[in-house]
Amino acid sequence: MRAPENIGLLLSLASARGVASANVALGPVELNSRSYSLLEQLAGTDGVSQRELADAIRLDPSQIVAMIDGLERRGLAERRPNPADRRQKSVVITGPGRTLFHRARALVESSVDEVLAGLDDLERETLRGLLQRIVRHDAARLEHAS
Amino acid sequence: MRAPENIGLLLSLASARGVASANVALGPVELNSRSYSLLEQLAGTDGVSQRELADAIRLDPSQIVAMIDGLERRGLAERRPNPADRRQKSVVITGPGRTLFHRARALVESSVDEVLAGLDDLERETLRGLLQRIVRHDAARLEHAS
DNA sequence: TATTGTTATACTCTATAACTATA
DNA sequence: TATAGTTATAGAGTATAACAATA
Repeated sequence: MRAPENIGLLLSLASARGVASANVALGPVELNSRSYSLLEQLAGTDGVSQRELADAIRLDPSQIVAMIDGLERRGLAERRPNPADRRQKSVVITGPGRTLFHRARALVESSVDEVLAGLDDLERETLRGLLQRIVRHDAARLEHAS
Repeated sequence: MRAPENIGLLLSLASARGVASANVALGPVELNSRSYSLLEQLAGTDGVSQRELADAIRLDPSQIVAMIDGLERRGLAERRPNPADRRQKSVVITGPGRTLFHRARALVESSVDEVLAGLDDLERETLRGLLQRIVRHDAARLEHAS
């Protein structure tokens, strides 16, 4: 059977392939594509609220709780009180967390390389740009809705 | 927060957005993005085995069973014996199934239109082409593995 | 009154193994 | 011995609602 025309199905299939490949690649560091994305967010800031993390990777705040619990149990991240707003907790990546993240990033990069094996660098950038615009457009829509 | 660079995460987010939007749009015809894709496959052939359907939309054969059960219960598709190989069943779309499919397709098309609102026609074709190459490349990989 | 983090719960998805009938 | 369809089941992922502390 040929590749489908249905762009929604194509997105699902490509995404599922990416997630599955990343999950396999991340086995050695005991992360999956989701906890990797979370760690990546943490590595990019010095202290974020769980609400911000939830928005960034589009996950329910209640699911973030369990994921941070997992990272904290492994010493990869920490919850710190936020004096400016005592409702919030500032989640920060630890030294070991950062070390693991760098290892994980290399694993993910080679998994992405497998998934996108048929595309050259320019095409990868084009794909990234188009997807970013879809995601940004969606973020704006949600913003507008609230 | 900016749109992520991580192309795997971008694929997940865009795909999730597409699925969610399609599921809402398909509410009136009581389908979801998956059963729609299945019906679309059926509409494109006159009789397919469940195994072929499973390969086409990359779902486990055991999950296809339940989905065909659902379509059959609603009179949208039928299982017919395949005299050439009595292990197989030939799944065919019915008249009412085809009618519903056309209605569903219009709903999905406008949902895709919302998700891709930021992209012009040429960009949509580019995106489709890139995704097809990822999916095709993956299919070839699986073929080779077996 | 609204928001952050939390807990609990139920529901959908997904993966896996085992079984039958056919090949 | 292998394949198509089926059933059952367990696990992961997801969505939702309610609650305490704080704004």
